Amino acid sequence: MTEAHERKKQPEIVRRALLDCAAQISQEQGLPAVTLQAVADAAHVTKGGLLHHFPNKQALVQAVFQDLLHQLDAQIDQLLQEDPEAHGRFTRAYIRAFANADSEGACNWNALPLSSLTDPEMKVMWSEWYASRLARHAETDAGADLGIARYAADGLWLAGLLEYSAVEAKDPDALLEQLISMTRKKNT
Amino acid sequence: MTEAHERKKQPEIVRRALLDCAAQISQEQGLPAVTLQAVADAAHVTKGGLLHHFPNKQALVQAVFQDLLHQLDAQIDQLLQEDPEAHGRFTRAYIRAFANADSEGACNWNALPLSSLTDPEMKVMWSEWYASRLARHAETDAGADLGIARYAADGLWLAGLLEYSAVEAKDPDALLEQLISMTRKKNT
DNA sequence: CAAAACAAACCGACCATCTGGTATGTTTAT
DNA sequence: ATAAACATACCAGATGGTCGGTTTGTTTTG
Repeated sequence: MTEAHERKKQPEIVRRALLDCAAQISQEQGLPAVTLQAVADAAHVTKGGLLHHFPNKQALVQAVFQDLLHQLDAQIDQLLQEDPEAHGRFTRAYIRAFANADSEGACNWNALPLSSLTDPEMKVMWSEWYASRLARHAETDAGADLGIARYAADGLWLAGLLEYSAVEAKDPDALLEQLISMTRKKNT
Repeated sequence: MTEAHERKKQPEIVRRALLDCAAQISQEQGLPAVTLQAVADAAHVTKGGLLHHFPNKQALVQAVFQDLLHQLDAQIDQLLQEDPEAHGRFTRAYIRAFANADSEGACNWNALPLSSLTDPEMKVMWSEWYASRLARHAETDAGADLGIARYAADGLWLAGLLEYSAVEAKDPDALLEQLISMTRKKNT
């Protein structure tokens, strides 16, 4: 119980553990399950310890969200580097990032944003991220077609959350490829 | 305070009021704000009265969700009738139904499903609805292209919830039309 | 047809639990 | 020694839910 108390003090590690545990709980049991007690328990810290790192619950949740945004940023930047084609580069990275959300490596980006759409501050955080990112890639990803492709990626990710195995989801890879192909240059 | 008590007993009306108020609160303030007290107050009934109609909170929320599903069903059926073209008919109705979610007439379908994705029982309800609907329109709406179009509609609806005014959202009608055009028969 | 009997609709008070948060103490590192 | 990193104890409020009672409507009975 008092592990963190007797352990060598490693505040950054504890902070990370709190962030990760909160994200995991939110992902597995939904945002309402993210209580101070539950997070503290999962991170082997007391509620008081948790509140030492984050002044209140809102700060914790927002930190988790921002953390996920950073992970998403990093993943997208990496995908951008691996993509030789200019046109629609960001959109492809965006699609792939959300398609990989389930699998390993990627940020466990799942349940949080959904439940947190309720929170107006998170809305702002997300829309600002999206807007800034879109502005940065305006030259390569401005078309309406690409916008639709990104919307479809959102919908696909949402479907994954809902676990409704639609008929067309029998072969998710093929669907993903088709989405990617939508981002290639059109022969107008 | 004791309006419902002294009023002529009209259980169906009260039940409807409870459903509507719960939906409205969820839409305007998020699912966490849907407390028994808040819903009861909004419907001018006491908590005891509310719990007479719905044995517990879960029953209430699920009833609201199911009610919204029925509204969605009705709206889609109507859109189906107005559409002369067979191929992709359901997908078009689906797209239009979600695009109209904000405006009048349609079911105020917004905040609930989002927050309720947490709840596994609602996941089931939604995926069953979607699967049954998809099975019913298998002949006209089975293509992968149509699936992508529906995903994009989901993403678009989600974007509307998030209020992130993406660059391409300057002209939502044009975007909607482009989505609709994706559902037309391809000239392979 | 009236009165009694019954059931449904609804209220008001109450309770156990949990929540976020505070205040204060104790240990560890510098 | 001073401050950071925790733990412990505690609280005020809210929440979901129960329970007994009261009012209203419907059915049965004489």
